[in-house]
Parts: sequence; C-alpha cells; structure tokens
Amino acid sequence: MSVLREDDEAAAINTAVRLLAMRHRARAASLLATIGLNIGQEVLLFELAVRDGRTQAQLAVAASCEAPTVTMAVRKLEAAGLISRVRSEHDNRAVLVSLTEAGHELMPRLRAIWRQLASETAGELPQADRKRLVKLLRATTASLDAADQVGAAQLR
Amino acid sequence: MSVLREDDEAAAINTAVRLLAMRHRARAASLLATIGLNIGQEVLLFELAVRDGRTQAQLAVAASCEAPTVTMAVRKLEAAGLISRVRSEHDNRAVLVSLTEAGHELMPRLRAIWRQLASETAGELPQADRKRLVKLLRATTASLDAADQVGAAQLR
DNA sequence: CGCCTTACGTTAGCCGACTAACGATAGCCG
DNA sequence: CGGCTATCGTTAGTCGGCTAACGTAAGGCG
Repeated sequence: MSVLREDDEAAAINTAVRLLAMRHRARAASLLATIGLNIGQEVLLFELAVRDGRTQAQLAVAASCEAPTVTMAVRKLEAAGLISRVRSEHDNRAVLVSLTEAGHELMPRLRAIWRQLASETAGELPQADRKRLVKLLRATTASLDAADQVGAAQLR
Repeated sequence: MSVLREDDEAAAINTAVRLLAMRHRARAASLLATIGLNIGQEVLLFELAVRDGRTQAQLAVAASCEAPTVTMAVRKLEAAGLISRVRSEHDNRAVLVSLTEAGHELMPRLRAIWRQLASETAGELPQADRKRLVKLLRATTASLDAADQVGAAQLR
C-alpha cells in the first residue's frame, strides 16, 4: 500500500472517521440510556437474539471485542436481569449465555432505538448513498484489519 | 427524519460505524505509540501546529472534546516537553498553549503517521471513492449533530 | 498415564472520554 | 461601585475498552 502524499487528505480522512466515531457513540449511549442500557451491552443482546446459549468467548469474537470486556458487560446484563449464565455441561470452563424473558421482551425497543440511530446517522441520505456508505465503511475496516495484521507480524 | 424501516439496514449501518471506529482508533493508538504519543494528544498537536498560543477552551472546541479531556492531554504533553503553558496576560483564568521546539520537531513524524493511517484506512480505494467516503462521513456526522441537538432540546 | 499446551473466564490496572461540581476570575449591568 | 452571571480550568468520579497475568479445565501426545 502506498502512503498518501497529501497531509490534507490524510487529515480529512482521519478526522472525519474520528468525529463520526465520537458522535455515533455518544448518540448511541444517549439513546440506549432511555431503556436502561449502557453502550456495549446492545451488541451482546443483538448477538444473543440471533443465537442463544453461546459462550462468552464466542460472544467476544462475534462482538469484535476482548474477553474482559465481555466479562464486565455480561455481569451487568445479568444484574439487570436481561441474560442468564449457566456453566456448560460439556466444558466446565465455559459459560453459556442466554436471553431471559425480560431480555427477549426488551429486544423490540432495542431494535427501535437501533433504527432510530441509523436514521439519525444516514436517514437523510438517498438510499443509494446509504448502501455506498456501508460498503465504504466495511472496505476501510477490512483494510485496517489487514494493515494491523501486517503491523503485528512485524513485531515477531 | 423518518425512521428506517429495516432492522437489517439499521444494524448494517450501526455496526459498520462501530467497527470502523474501533479499528481506526486502535490502529491510530498503535502507530502513535511508536513516537511516544497517546491517542487524543495528536489532535491537540495538529491544532497547535495550525495556530499556536490558543487557550485550552479554544482547543477543546477545535478538537471537539470537553475541557477535562484537554486538561489531562495538555498536562501529559507538557510533561513530555512537547508543549508549554503560560497564563494569559489579559485573562488570568486562561492558559495559552504553544508547541515547544521539541513539539515542532515532532510534527513531521506525526504527519507521516497520519498519512500512514489514512493510507491503511482508505489507500486501497480509488481516489473518487476516497472523496465520496469523506463526504459521506461528514454528512453523517452533521446529521447526528443535528439529531443530538433536537434530542437535547427535548429535555428542556 | 502424565505432562504440556491450549482455551475459558476473571482479576487488576491502565487510558481516554464523559458529567458534575468547584474555585477563581471577568465582565456586565443595575 | 457592587453584585450577578458567565467563563476558564481543575478535580472527582464513572464508564467502556484494552493488555497482562492468573487459576482452572480440556485435550493432545509422548
């Protein structure tokens, strides 16, 4: 990959990403607070809604975060009564996480908030631009992943 | 603004933003560490390189963050010898922040890292897509800003 | 069988960002 | 002039994310 030659374009890209990241996260936190959730917890709930009874390690992969982050989020979700944790019968190390009844009942409101947030983010854009946006976001994320792997490999 | 009707599209948008935010921040932190900087500090250095001798309050606005965040970042940059802080002559409350010699000397390496990060983010994209990306990022950020102001106003 | 490696989850500790609350100063205005 | 309000910067405390290190359990393999 060639390095961009222009400082201006680099700054434009980096600051645009940073600002969107901050605003999107802040707005998500604000909306999630209305149903008593902290940011970060919603990802796990969505994952569990897709497939219940997964281990925390599987959730960490699915949510693209680290194990300790899942530990804390899961603990608070359990305290809130939204999920349950049971030791796996086949692997005494693993914990299987599932939505409780209350967790399931919260999902419609959570989905509404997620639609609201997406609308506030990209609702003004024509539908073609929304598709382009998602495509570009995914392409850049993948590109950063690749660069990070190279960077990590160089340390070995 | 109308709420998106599709859960899938909402999830696609929100998770794409979240993942790019995480990867971009993580990669930035990793690259900045190579010149002894922590993430968040680079924004202030870039701002000071544009215009020196600004107050912390002005820097907070320019960097789109809050005053306490600037307090901490500035303290560490001063400890690292990259900036200096002097009380304003005209306003005894305000502190004027400037790059030191060492700070100025660090800028070329910082700019190189910023170009590198931008390249890893969007370097694979054709130039037209890079422009589109920045445009879409800015549009979504502005859209979230507007939504947040409405949301905040409703609390009054 | 017993060891060694790998995997799971937790703990401890760090960092950046935020809000709330505070002291100190400036500046407006009656 | 004197007081009220707004502003500047700091402190205290919270939260989510990370890494490093740990105990425990599983599993491969000599």
